[in-house]
Amino acid sequence: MSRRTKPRPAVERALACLATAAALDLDATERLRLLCDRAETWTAGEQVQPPQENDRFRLITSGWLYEARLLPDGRRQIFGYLLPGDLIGRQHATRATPSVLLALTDVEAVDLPPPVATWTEHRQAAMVEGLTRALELQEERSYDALLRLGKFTATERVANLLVELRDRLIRLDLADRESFRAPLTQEHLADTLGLSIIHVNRVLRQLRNHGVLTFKQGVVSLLQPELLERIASGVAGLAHRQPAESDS
Amino acid sequence: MSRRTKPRPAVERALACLATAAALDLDATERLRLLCDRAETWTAGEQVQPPQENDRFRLITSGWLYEARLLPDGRRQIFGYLLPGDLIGRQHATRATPSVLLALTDVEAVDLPPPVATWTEHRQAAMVEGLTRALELQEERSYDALLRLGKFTATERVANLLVELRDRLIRLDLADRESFRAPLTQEHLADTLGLSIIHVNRVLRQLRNHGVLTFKQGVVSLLQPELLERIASGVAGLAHRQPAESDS
DNA sequence: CGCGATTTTGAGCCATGTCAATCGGAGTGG
DNA sequence: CCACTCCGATTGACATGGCTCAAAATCGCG
Repeated sequence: MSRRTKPRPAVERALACLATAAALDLDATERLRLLCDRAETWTAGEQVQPPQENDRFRLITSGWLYEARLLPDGRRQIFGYLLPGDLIGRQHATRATPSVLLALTDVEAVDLPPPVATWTEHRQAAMVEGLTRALELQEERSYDALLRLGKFTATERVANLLVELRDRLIRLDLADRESFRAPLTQEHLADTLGLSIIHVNRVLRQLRNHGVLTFKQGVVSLLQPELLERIASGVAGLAHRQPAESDS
Repeated sequence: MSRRTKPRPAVERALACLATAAALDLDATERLRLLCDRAETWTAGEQVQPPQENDRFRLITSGWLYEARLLPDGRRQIFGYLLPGDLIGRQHATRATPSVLLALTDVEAVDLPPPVATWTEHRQAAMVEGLTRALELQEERSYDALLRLGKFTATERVANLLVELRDRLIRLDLADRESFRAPLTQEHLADTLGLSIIHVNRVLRQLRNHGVLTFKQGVVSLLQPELLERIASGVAGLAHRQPAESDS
């Protein structure tokens, strides 16, 4: 997906994405365009590198990746997913036990020039503010994930993750309220949600049998978005098999 | 604890703590001292406020607090604990669903002056670097927490949290390898680790019966620190009741 | 058409949660 | 110094959500 046609479009998309996340005005966006380097690309399955130089940020312009820690025994914990408009900073490299970034699809990104210091001098306060805001959003998502793992049941976790992804994709114009594409397997969901693959499958079956959603080959369809959203925030459950014939 | 004797000592302690976390050199520490405002205090149980102005950081100089989100039904998820040397920034205030900071003991903090921009002009690169590093450490801890909740068993989670706290306290000279004080109840552990209070109690009993540690009225004693550390990283379990009489 | 990856199902078990008491220590008032 | 009270720690009995093991069934793809 998202074959680059020319170098330009990538930058345009990047800016649009970041502007969405960070609420940049047109002026700031224009200045940022001038600062953008060439785009880099990775193919699905590859490990995506953090920016070479300190103090640079890599802005994702297309594709999906996930951030995870790989355990010695082969298991992995997925911390979250990065979509267009998200930033990769040096924090992904300087940790004691660094996490790994893996491309789920082909991925394209551009490097933003050494930011805060330089930009401040240039009075580009709006951009600093915008970037900061985007990074804060990313940090907030890890708190959402902690709440999900700490307090939610399996069904709520699945619903919560799918709703989070849907909402982020909607902001990027890559989804509507009832459906979206996600290059994820049930194993990815399991490794994200602290569940076994098999149990993820059971949960999806239940949701399907209750007519709440379907998840087939990367296409998620929310048949009852309203109900799913309430499940996702922990205020509703699945009625005990009223609707359909049986759960099996 | 930690009654302030005069305003000065708080600042001195603050700097020592931050220097520990951020590896500041003496010169940077000296400059930072000049920038410090008066200390503020909160009493145990109070809610600690983020810094009033944007772009300021509040540096904790003594006491414990925790960061949590409170759910409408009265439950709470504790995201982590803040100790001397940790920073409270505006990210704690600007979130869509902000988390709450609650003092577990009396707490003292100082405000650092508007940082990055100002300091950069003043060529205080070391301090910017130090602060950035300290914030990265705090972010890394939330990834550790995600791994803990996503992949560890109840026993491993308890061990992991206690070892994390011990190691942080050691760096502050508030603990040694075998014991430390923590103003926590079993309910705090439960709300941090995504477990029920009752199960936390069971786990602590097991660890006690196996002679690994004791946890009484806020005093944690690690009787077998080496074993606990291995449990904490998920590479060892508790032998099935070899040592003592019984688990009950 | 066959192969590897993914999804699906079933059976059985164990970790962890819930409910319901009891117990213990610290502070408080008499 | 004792009776009360409250909060936290403990315990037991029991229910269940989620895991493991094992095996089909399906799907994408060469």
